[in-house]
Amino acid sequence: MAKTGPRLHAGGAGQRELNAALSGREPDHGSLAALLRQSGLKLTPQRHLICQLIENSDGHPTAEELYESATAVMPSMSLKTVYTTLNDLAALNAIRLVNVGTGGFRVESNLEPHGHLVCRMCGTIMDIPVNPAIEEELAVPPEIEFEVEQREVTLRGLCRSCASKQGEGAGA
Amino acid sequence: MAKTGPRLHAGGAGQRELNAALSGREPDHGSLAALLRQSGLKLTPQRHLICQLIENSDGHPTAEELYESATAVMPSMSLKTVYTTLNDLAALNAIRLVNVGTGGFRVESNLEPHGHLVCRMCGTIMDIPVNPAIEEELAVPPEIEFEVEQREVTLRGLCRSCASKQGEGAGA
DNA sequence: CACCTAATTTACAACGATTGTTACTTACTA
DNA sequence: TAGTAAGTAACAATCGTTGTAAATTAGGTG
Repeated sequence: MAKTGPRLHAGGAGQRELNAALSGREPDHGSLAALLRQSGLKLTPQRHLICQLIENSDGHPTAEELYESATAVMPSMSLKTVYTTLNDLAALNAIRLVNVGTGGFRVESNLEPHGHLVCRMCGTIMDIPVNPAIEEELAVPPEIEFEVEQREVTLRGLCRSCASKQGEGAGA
Repeated sequence: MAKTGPRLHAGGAGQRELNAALSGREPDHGSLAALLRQSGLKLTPQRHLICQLIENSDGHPTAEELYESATAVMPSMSLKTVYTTLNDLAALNAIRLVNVGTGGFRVESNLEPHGHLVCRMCGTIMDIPVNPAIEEELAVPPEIEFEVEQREVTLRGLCRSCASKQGEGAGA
């Protein structure tokens, strides 16, 4: 699942490739890139690309997945930069980094309250709606004195394709 | 939090120390140790000790914590054995290994349905009751076709002592 | 537009948590 | 009591992530 090959790129040649890949470079307001800049961080091509990849990703990419997509466009991108940018975005509350126990966190760009379906075979995450009434029910017994900041609902099991794969496997 | 020092014990001298530490060695039925044996696995002194440590632990120990407790009594214990035993127990559904995103999983010996409070500073886990009615509400939209095996409710935030520590820190 | 400076990126090493490997040891059985 | 399959210990390796330090660059300034 994780590529561990050599990461030896000649440094310093990222700008050109990026411009070729990105038509316009103005950070639309409300975008992750715009958020980065507004918060005083420099909007480097690397960060801009990572923000775009997150916004265009359908699901919940891992750092490694983003890194692979990024290097396709900007071969000089380093994995460390991906991590740093993700942590920066998370610190700004622009994304969340969720750890669903599948090894490595995943980027969560949907900040609306919702739950997660996690496939224990392929690690895929899907968002599911959670009845707001439930959220309220999830209260802490008063004697515990715990400051709740975040509520998580996670359902684990098998996604459709993994369930069918497993069915086949058992049959054969 | 994790001890990384040398782990160079002379091997093969575990039996004696164990007998000194454990008064009786009959695995009470229903205990983790009994479960292990019933399932055809050998009940070694190492496994027996780990089972006891789990049963006597108040909370949700990490593998590392169990290892430290174990070596206090049986210095030859290896961390690998702790991991192996935990995985064996989990495979038997005698315990659950929960990953709450604090780095490393924790042992969960309470198999009744319940939720978790996780302190983001110290990593402490506390069990909380979850209204069974809520569990039922946590349904998957029918179009998704997902086989749910497990439901998790996790509330994250600060435990009392970390909240007060943080309050002091901000004030000073 | 050239320059300055602090922020950022990069390569690489290191870390924590966990697992693979292999030779030695031991629990159970005949 | 011996035989054998299973388990253990030591150690290296893996995965995901972060620390370090040197080189590069974004964005403001004259």
